[in-house]
Order: sequence, then structure tokens, then C-alpha cells
Amino acid sequence: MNYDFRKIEEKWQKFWADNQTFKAENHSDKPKYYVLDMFPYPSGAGLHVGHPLGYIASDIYARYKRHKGFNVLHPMGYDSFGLPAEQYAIQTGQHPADTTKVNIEGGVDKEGNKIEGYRKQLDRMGFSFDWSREVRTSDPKYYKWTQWVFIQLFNSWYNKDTDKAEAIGSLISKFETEGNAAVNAVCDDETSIFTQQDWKNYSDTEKQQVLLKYRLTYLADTEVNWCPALGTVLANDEIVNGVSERGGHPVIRKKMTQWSMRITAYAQRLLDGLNKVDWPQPLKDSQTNWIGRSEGAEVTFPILAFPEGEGTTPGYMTGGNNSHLLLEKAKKLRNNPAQAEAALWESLKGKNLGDKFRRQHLIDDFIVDFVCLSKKLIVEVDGDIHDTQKAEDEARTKALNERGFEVVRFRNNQVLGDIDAVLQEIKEILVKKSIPPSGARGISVFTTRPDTIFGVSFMTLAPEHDLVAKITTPDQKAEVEAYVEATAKRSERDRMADVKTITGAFTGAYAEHPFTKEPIPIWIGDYVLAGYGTGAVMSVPCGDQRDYDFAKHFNIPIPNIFEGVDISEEAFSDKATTVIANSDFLNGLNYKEATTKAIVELEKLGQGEGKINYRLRDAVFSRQRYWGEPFPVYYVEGMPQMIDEKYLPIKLPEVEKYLPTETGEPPLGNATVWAWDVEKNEVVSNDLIDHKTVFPLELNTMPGWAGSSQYFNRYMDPHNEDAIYSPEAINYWQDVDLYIGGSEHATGHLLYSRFWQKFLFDRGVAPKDEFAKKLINQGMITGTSALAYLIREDNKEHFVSRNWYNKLVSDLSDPSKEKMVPPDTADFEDILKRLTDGTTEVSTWMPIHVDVSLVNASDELDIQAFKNWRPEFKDAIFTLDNGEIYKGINPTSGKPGGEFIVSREVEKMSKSKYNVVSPDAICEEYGADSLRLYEMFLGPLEQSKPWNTAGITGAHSFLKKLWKLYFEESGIKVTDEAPSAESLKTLHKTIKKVEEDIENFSFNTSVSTFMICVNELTAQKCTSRSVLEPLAILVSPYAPHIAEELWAQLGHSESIATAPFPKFEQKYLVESSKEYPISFNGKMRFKLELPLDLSKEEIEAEVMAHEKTQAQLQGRTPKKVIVVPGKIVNVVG
RNA sequence: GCUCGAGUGGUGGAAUUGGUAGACACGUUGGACUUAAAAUCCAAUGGACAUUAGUCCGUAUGGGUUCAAGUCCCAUCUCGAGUACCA
Repeated sequence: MNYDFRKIEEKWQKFWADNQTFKAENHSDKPKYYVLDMFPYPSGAGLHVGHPLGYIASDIYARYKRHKGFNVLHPMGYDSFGLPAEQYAIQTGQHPADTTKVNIEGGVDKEGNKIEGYRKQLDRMGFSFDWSREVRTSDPKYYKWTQWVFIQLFNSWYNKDTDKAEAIGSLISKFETEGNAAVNAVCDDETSIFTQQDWKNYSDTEKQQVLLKYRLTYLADTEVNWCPALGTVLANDEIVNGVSERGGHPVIRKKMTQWSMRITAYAQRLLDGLNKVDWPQPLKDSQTNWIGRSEGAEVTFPILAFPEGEGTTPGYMTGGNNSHLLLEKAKKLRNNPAQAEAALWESLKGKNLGDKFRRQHLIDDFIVDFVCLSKKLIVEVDGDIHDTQKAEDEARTKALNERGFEVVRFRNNQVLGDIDAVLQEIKEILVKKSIPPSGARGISVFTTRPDTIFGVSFMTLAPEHDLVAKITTPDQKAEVEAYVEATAKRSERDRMADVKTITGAFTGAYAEHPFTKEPIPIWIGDYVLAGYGTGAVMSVPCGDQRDYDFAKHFNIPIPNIFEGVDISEEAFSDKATTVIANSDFLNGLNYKEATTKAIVELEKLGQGEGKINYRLRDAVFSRQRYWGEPFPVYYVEGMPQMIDEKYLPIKLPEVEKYLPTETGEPPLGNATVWAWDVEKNEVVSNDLIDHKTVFPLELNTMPGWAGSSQYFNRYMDPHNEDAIYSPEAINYWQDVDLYIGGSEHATGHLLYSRFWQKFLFDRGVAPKDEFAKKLINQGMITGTSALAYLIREDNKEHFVSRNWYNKLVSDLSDPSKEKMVPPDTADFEDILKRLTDGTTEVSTWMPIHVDVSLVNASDELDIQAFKNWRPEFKDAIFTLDNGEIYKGINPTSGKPGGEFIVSREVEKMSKSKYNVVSPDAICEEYGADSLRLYEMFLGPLEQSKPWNTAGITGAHSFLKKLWKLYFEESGIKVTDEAPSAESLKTLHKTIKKVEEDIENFSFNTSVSTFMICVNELTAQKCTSRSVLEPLAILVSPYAPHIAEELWAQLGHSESIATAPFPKFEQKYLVESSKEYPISFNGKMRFKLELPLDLSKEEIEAEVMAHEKTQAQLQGRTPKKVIVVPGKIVNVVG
């Protein structure tokens, strides 16, 4: 009986499908295990051998876990919205839904090409997917729930006090009862303060506008990355090196009204969560990097003169003459608070009222009970004793008032009696004292080095900064405007490309230094980015290289504020060795001390506070595309309204053309039936829009990552029509235990998914705030391109076989070498002549990619097939490896006169390089089991490695050898004979190693282990059932088809899929002796078999007595003999 | 520039807490079986000298620790990935 893999694989694939072998139930006595692959985008090109690598690994693990007694969920689906289908639609007019269906299910495309379809390709590889749970993101039944999550986000806000998302209703009730002053929420920067009375007076539209500033998904005018070529905006992670990730088109900045996701609310939790998950460190690093947390301070620099007289220098106070005695007293008071003080502190601390309070704080010579430095409000709580010291208190209040503080006094019994009334009063004062946005008062900057504040010699604003136009003096106006205009014209890419050129302009305005009160010139420069921090920096040229370069270029002074550092060449930015000098109260302090001190002093002035800044931006969620999820949104008086959940899904409308409209609207602008009737609750014709009961629908669609941000949970209950998934389902499956996919999703899908998961966790929909416990990035399988070297001259084309090409190139680059004279071919000599006399350059060799299917395992090109494939080369000359010219196939021998050898190069697999190998062809020739084994055998899962089809024969012949262990010509040869001790040792050694390897995801080494095992059992002529049966189970996760067949042939009627994994038993591995390597000075010289129960001394004696030892020593006496029992012997001397 | 990761035969890659470097496979060479090819099987295969035993050199480079280093430490070089005026 021969190993007929085609028959076997077809048979078992059918069996698994018919019997739903891998269907997972949502309840089981077994423990659960969830193995997930990143679902693919079904492209028309189909799968190549690189794609299934991760699927094979996850499938091995899933099958292994089934053998280990787990209830395994292993689903698959399609991320089927996306740009390629849409662009194909634009070109051909075919509906993307149709092409997507063909790409998944197979069929014929418009050009008549047969498409195999992803499903069929996947099925051929024998994956144990539970297809009953398949999802497609473009299926309305699925995207109903994507729209649903969007609505939940819209109806939520982020409460910083509870540090989680809450229903928008709780925010509205806060507004109704207390306004927004004390609301500690993540919201838009320019949100202004209002009272509950203001809120009540707002119109409906105004209320909606306010709420949009708080919702977790919101509509706002944002600077977006606009890609004119694609006609859409792109998220930051969709831009690579300043051009679009897809297609490489230029991207410009543009202000547009767009949906955004308030992912920044989760910045800190997204960072913290990384500590809880077992994900690859490089991936965690890139998320950490992307979130970009930096600690520092926000500092406000008052603007000295507004040319238009808009503001004046606000009053502030001097640093003060703090005495240590007072500080100590304040500390003592803090530790012994009166009852009322303690009660009030509970309510004031931790920004409970929205502003930071300090207690028992020193203001000049006064210790005040509570102070809010940023609002300059002092709260005093007086005991009865104050009745007797009214005069002193008044004087004290007056003194504090002179220092710019407002003082409010309460009595102990007021605080203890009705603390809510007291808090309300404080809150109202805070609201009144609310400071308008920073721009009106001065320039806000973010800095990570507040310790260097005395080194500020100028300030720089981004050219796009709002203040630029306001502060520029008439003298400087022309220059500044020209500069702003010039920067706006430069694309993002240009700006990135030349970071070396220093440009900028002086505004003519000055700001005042918070401490020295010196005027500081305000410049603008494009090295300051509008999008990060506040879009303005305090420039410390001695401590920052960019500021340094800018200062040098424009001749701005560079004061040195570092102790013992030479800054004549470059800036000094080493925090670790920093000692501050020339900085008043910071002198002599190190980085950490000076930073803390500077922040405290800035807070006293009300001109700054400690702040944490994130690089992470809110994610733009609108795309001007057709083939994406439509928003469940219509507009009333310009304000977005959510469609009630019960009318979902809002299905994509039909359109004539998939391009943007002539008026520049997104493709959905072409739809004629795209309006919402609030009475009928259905989508109706645009003609009916009356803005009374029928309103226009949103024209944007959602981005690609919308559909992939919750799919892993939807698999748990994919057909649920009443909920995204039932609580029972998600409480059973909880989260993904193992997630395998590419590292390219590090800052896209994997970040957004974590964000949505945390949001759904906050809202009680998901039980875990991280969706995947363990994640593995499989490496890329690269292609091995075949190259034929061509020299093209005067319409003559000449290909040269590898050997000759290499010799020619190396001979020519080495003048000392005698020039190779090729065999007697006039043409070849001609080439050599022209190469050597310089008429032709070596570099004019052109590598031509040859389709890898035209090349055999020994790199020999089928010249005739090549000529048929590329008819433009049918008259080209081919010099073969033996130096002869190819004259066609010899009719008598049927062979060419010699071989033409191609060169090989490892490159990414791509159609244009003709190095794509499809898994179908491999399955056809060698079988799916061979493919699975070989892909695992190639190398470590995480590593990228080149594909070389030739190597698959190793895996294939292993399977044939495996088969031969069970079968001979006449049939099965497995017996019930007792196995030899040797065979049991081989088996158990294999069980141990394979189990360890699978647990460590070291699949390549376990394939080697199988090969060793089969080689050994073959040599042992083992036919024993008690060895061969467990072996079939061991192999089954890797090569499931052959394992099923062997299992069946061994007489089992059930599938092998849930057969218990063989148990390793140490007793079969126990050895009585060991072949010791005997080394001399660390070099192994010979081996010596010795019993394992010998003592160190006995081993040493045996070794020293050995004749080879004496030969090695040649009469010398060893200095030392190291004996490690069971390991090694080393003789020193 | 910064942050990670990696450098081992002709190739893909093995090598536990430092303990026999090159497992396993591809390729190559020779042989067997075949009219022939494929398939299969056997043998050799890091380099150099000797080819009988053997000796020397070898894990990017240079140092170091150790009885013993691919593995640990220091410095350097090269490649890959991510990120980039992030204040």
C-alpha cells in the first residue's frame, strides 16, 4: 500500500466537513481554550504560501489542545471591507460585494480569470476551523453590531474620577445639577465652563454641541491627513513615511468635519494594560512608543504686548521668602488637622472639584488652610477662636488679597453641619474664577524639562498656531505671513524630508519669563509641530539640540545653565548628569530636584503645573469611501442623530458610481435612496428630504479597522440577532487565549481593538479589559526570486548563465586577475571584449525576474518555456553554464546542450517579481500534510524566512517513511507484539520533546524530532501497536490527514481529533550508563562509556586509568580534573 | 538619530541552568537498483594539513571572566524591524 495523499486528504476533509468535527459548543465540562488567527482580507490574488504560516501554527496548537482535553474555539472569517475591492469597482463597475463574494467563495472574475476562492484554498490545507461561526465584516448581519458599538461610543463619556467610560445620561444629569466646572472628564480642549443655569438656558442644538465635546465618538473640525489621489482621509497608522500606506500617494493636512474616536481617554490604560498581557516585547514597545507618554509641565508665558491691545500682563507674585520654620509648621499642621479640616480635605483633594487644592500651604509668610493655586483661591476653616482675632484675620485677608488671592472663610460648624453647601459655594467661586483658555492670557507650552526654565532665551510657535496672527507686530507682519504661507505649501513629506534646513521668522512680540520677568522674543518655526503638545515650545538652546540649531542660525543668545558643561559646540541634554546653574532657586539641583522645585514654584505663580502628555491622537473615524460600514447617523440642523438600535443595520445604499461626486462629496453622495424617515424609521429616497420628518444620512463610511475591532468576541455568538453576543457566551469564552497574526498590526488593529475592548468592559458588555492573553507574531515568508542576467545592446539581447555572470563580474572588478576567456563562442567573446574595453559597463547587466515555476530545484531554467512566457525574448541569445550557446532542444536526446542556471535572491513575495508560490500547487504535488510540516520546519515561527520549494521533498519523504512504518506492500503491518525497550525509549523521548516544543511554539524543532523518531523506529523495525498508535496522535496536530487515516486503519471508528495526547513516562528513559565526553583543557578528545551511579572519584579514577588519557597527557600530571556526573569530564593540565 | 532584534557550514536552521558546536533537512558528490528517468536505498559532506591514527583552525570582529563560552561581561562592525523635528 502506497501513501496516496491525494485520496487521503480529500477523504478526511470531506469527513470533517460532513461530521462537523471541529464545531465548538458554548458549554462544556471541558476547560475552554480560544485560539484565534487574524482574519484575512480576501484579495483577488488568492493566498500564497506565506499566508497560511500563522494559520498552520494556530491549527497545530488548537488540535493539540483538543488532544489535551480542552473545548477549543478556533474560528475563521473575513475582513471583507476594504480598498482593493472598491478600486476594482471603480475600474470595472462591478459591485464590491460581488467581487468580494467571488474572492471568498470562488468563481470567475470579469476578465474571465478563474478564482479559486479563499475558502477552498483554506479547506485544502486541512484546518480545524469551526466554519459554522464564520463572520464577514461586510455582511449587514455582522456590521449591524459594528454600528451598534459606534452608537454606544456616541452615548458615552469618559469620567476621569472613576477612570472609566460612563453613559452620557450621567453627564447630562451632572450638567443639570451643577454645570460642568467640577466635571472631570476627557473632552475637547476648548470646552468652556458653564453653570447649571447656563445649561438650562441652552437651546437643544447648543446642548448637543456641548455634549459632542464629551462623547467618546464625536464630530469635529479636525486637521486630517487628506490623500487627494485616494480621495479620502487616512489615520496616522495608515501613513508610512509621509505617503499613503496603500499606493504610496502624497498626503496633505486639511481641516475637515470628521468623526473621531476619543482613544486618548484610554492612553494611560492602554499603556498599563500592556503589563497584563503576554505579547511580544517589540510589539509592546511599538504601542508604548505610539502612545508616547511624556511627563513634564505645562507652563504659561504671559505675552508682554498685544499689538491690538487685546490683553495686558496679568498680575502675579514673586517667588517669596519661604522660611524652613514655616514649612515645618505647615507640615505639622497637615499631620494634625482639625475635624472640620479633615472632612473638607476629603472633598477637596485629588481634584475632586476639578481643580487641585493644597492644604496647610505657605503663601509668603502665611500658612493657609487650603489653596487652589491655579485659581488663586484660599479657603480657610475657622474655629471659635477666630471670634477673638477678627482684626488679625482681616489684616491677613488683606495681605493675601494684595498678593492676588481671594480668601473665603467658613466656620467649623458650617463644614461639619452641611458640607455640601460649603462645597457648592467653593465650586461656584471656582467657576467664576475660571481662567479663559490659555491663548488669551499668554502662550502655553509643554516641556519635559521645567528644570531648564532659566535657560529659555526665546519661544517658538508652530506656524499654524492660532496666536501667530494676533501677536505679530506690524513691522514683522510681511515676513511672518510669507513664512506661514511657504510652510503651508510644503507637503508633509517635504517637511519631513528636509529636517536639516532651519527656517523660521520673528514675530516681533515678546513674552515674559515667569521668574526673571525678562522679555523673551517669540519666533515661529516649522520644527515645532502644531499637532503635539500645545503647538508652542519654550526654547532652551543650551539643553535641546533643535533649539540650539535654531538659535545659532538666527543669532539668538544661548545662555548656559548647566554646571561645568561646555555648550560651545552642541546642546547638553543628559538628564542623569545635569546640575543646574545660573538659575536662581534651582542652582545646584539635579534634574529631578530642579524639575519638582520648578513645578512647585510655577504652581505658586499660577503659571504652570505638572502635566503628562501623550503623543497619541484621537483617531479619525470617517472615510470618504463606498466599501465600508455606513454610519447609523442622520442630521437635524447640522447636528448628528443616532438611529435607534432597533432599526439596525443601516445597509449600504446602491450607487451608480463608486467615485466621489462632482461636488466633492464622498461616494455615498451618489446614492439616491439615502435619507432617514424618523416616522417610518427606514431609509427613503433623497427626494423626500424635508428636514421635518425626513433627514439626510451621513455620507462617510467607517474605516477598515472598525470591523476588526470586535470580531474576536462576535465569534463567540456569531448568529445572535438580539445582541452583539450573549452574556452567557462571553462569560463562557471570556477572551482569546492565543492570538496569532502579523506584527504590522501593532499600532492599528491591535491598539484600536484594545481600546474598544476596554470601552465595552467599562460599559459592562465584555468581562475582560484585555481581549487576548497571549499573542504571537508570525514572521513573513519571503520569496526566492529567480533572476536571469541580461545584457541588452543594439537590439541584441544576451542572457548569461549564473556561473559566467559571476565570473565576468568578479574578474572585471579585480584588475589583477587574468581575464577569463570563455569557450569558443564568438558572441561571448564579443561581450567580454566590450565589457573589458569599457564600451559596456558591468552595471548595465539587467536582472530579469523569471517565473519561479520555470526553474527546477537545481536552479535550471526551462529556456523554451521561458521564451513562450516572455515572447519578447524569443530571439535572445542564451549562454549556458558550459559556455555554449543554447541552440534549442536536441531532437535526439531531448535535452538542451547544457544548463542555464539562474541566480537567486530573497525578496518579498509579489506578483511583479514572479516569485509567488501558491499553496494549491504545493498541495497538489505534495499534499497538505507535507506543506504544513514543511512550513513549520522552515524555522522559528516568529522569524522571517525565505521559501524554497525544493526543500519540501524532505517533509514529503518523512511522511512516506512514516507511512511505511505502518504499511508494507500487502497492507497493514502493525502487530500487537510488545515493543522493544529501545522503541519505547524512542517514543517517550519524542512525546516529551514534542509536548515541550508545542508549549513553547517551537514547531520547527518538533518536526525534526518526528523525523528522528521515524528514522529510529524504522531502524528498529518497530511494528508494535503500543508504539505506533501514540505516534499517530503525536503527529496528528501537524499532519492531520495522514494521522486520521493511520488511526482509522488501526481500527478506530472515531476521529483522532479528540484522542487523548500520549502520556510521557520517565521510566522508559532511565539510563544506567552515559557516554562521557572526556575533554582536555576544554577540548573534547574522546568518549568513554561509564555507569551513571559512579561517584566523582570513581569517574576520575576510570578516566585517569584510560590509555587515551595517558596518551593525551604525554607524561604530564594534570593540575585538576573537573567531573560533572552525568555531563562531562574535563582534565586540566 | 532613538528603541528593539539578529549575526553559526553551500542553504534553512539545531544546540536545557555556560558542559560533545553544526541535530534535522535541503543541496552537492559518489555508489546501488533501472534500457533510461523518476522514486527508493547506501555512503561522504565546516575548513586546512595528513588521509592510518591524528593535528590545527572554526559560531561577525577585538578583548575579558571561567576548569569550560555560540551561550556571560565590555568595546566595535554589519544587517533587519519599528519610529522619527514628540519639546
